[in-house]
Amino acid sequence: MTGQDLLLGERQDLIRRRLDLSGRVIAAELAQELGVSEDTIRRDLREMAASGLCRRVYGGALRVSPAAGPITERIAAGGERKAALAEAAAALIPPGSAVFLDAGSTNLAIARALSPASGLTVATNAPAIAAALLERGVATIQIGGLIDPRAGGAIGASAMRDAECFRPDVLVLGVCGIDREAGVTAESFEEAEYKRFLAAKSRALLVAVTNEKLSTAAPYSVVPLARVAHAVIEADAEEAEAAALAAAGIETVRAKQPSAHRDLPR
Amino acid sequence: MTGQDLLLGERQDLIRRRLDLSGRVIAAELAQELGVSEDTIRRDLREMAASGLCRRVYGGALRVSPAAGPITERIAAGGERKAALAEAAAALIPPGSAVFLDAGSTNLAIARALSPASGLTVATNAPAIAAALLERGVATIQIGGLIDPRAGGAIGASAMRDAECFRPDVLVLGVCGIDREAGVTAESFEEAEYKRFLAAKSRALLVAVTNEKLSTAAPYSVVPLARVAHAVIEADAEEAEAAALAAAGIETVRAKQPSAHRDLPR
DNA sequence: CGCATTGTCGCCCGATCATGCATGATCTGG
DNA sequence: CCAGATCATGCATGATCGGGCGACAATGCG
Repeated sequence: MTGQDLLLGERQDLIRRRLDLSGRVIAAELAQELGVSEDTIRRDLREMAASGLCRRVYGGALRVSPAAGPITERIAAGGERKAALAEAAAALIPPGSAVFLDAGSTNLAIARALSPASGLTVATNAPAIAAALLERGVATIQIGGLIDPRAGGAIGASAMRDAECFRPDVLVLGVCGIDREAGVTAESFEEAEYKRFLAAKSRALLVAVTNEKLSTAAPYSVVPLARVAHAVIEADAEEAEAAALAAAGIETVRAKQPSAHRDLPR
Repeated sequence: MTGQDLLLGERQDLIRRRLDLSGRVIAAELAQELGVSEDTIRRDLREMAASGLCRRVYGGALRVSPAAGPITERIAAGGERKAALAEAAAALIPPGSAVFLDAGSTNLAIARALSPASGLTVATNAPAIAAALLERGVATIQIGGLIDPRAGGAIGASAMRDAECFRPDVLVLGVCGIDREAGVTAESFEEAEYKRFLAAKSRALLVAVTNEKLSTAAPYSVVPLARVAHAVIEADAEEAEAAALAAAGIETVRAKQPSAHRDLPR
């Protein structure tokens, strides 16, 4: 039906997009839809699986990251380190300001570190963050829209419309990677677009970055480094990385060593 | 019945998520819910146990580390009673429908009882519910706006604007009280207005009501009883109350006894 | 211009896999 | 110790898989 010819690469791109979108593809369906034989699809899938772009299963393929939003997992991982990072980041936010907390597990930690006494108004597109803020008694504005399970928040057109009338003093950007050349980067096109949109409306940008995200670039650029005002990095981040950030004009702060006492209030 | 076909790997992912969430799964339940034979589930469980992903027991399987688990959180959040109520309510929602889950602790329990296999699209104005849905892998639309801390969700003008274009098949209304005369009632004016707005756009209304809300009226009326299609009440709700609901033309369903829920051996 | 090479793709076939059912063993609660 | 539920195993069946083969087009080379 839809059977126009696709260049070889296009087909795989399309499969990949389809995978990102729904988390699963079925070989037979793809074959019919793209007007090629099932064998060809299987070859594509095999190849993609070999390069780690998908997980092959009987009948089709799944997204690499376990079906559920990876968000859930990321929350569990690296609790203490992120808590330390979050505390340092929270301290950088001036009391009384209007803040946008982007989706992301690190930002969730920041939400948990915010104090209701600081008189903040916080907007977020991530339900987990909104729930945490609410629990802590922080004034919360929720950004609506269809939720992207990978990002763990709303990032579509309607989310932008919702966020339009909010001009935060501080935007706490969730980052997938930060790199001298590429700047702040994101995993998906839509996500990057959304972040860019937010950044354009914000007075100052703050990022909290775990070690593994330093000097790594995800596929899509959001903003150049120069646009970032503050960065929080881990206590044991490499000095060279810190210097690179500072050289770009970013005020860089190290978190405290997490090994210490302190548990976050439950 | 409930679900569409799942790719082989997806089923195991789903079981794993279910395990993480509640700490235990029951073979027979999974089989019915996922629309496969019990043998298949047992094979999955056996396989997962072999790779150390779960612990096999008679009747089902348990999480490997019985120590930590949101099971405690679940009990704290609503107790067994609400879980039973929620299960009955979830069973009333036709697979594939578009649902609006209003804010409220009972509705949060319902969110936790929804199966991702049922192909639902769920909108909600409560961040806690959105987060729970996301965790369970259900397609989620978040309604934005300023969050009212008492209601636990967005209920202002912008929330209405956000919800405007969504016309749910089923609206699961959070109720503060339900009474023959006053109908469904809410605690605050704004909340009532928001619920009324939602009700006007929905095909069918469903409410899940704990005992203490039966025959009590909060200050503000939302909709008359006649507008409610289904009501779920607790197993031990008074018969007179049930009769009153039924007399108003509401299809009334009793939840199962929470204690009657079979326990797995340790 | 002709010819060889390369790569994509469709088709076919034996192998493999997932699943449901039947059977007999095993477990559990009373 | 019994009745009923649950389990492991083997088998049948249908779908899917992977590799091999040949067709066909694009490209490179003489």
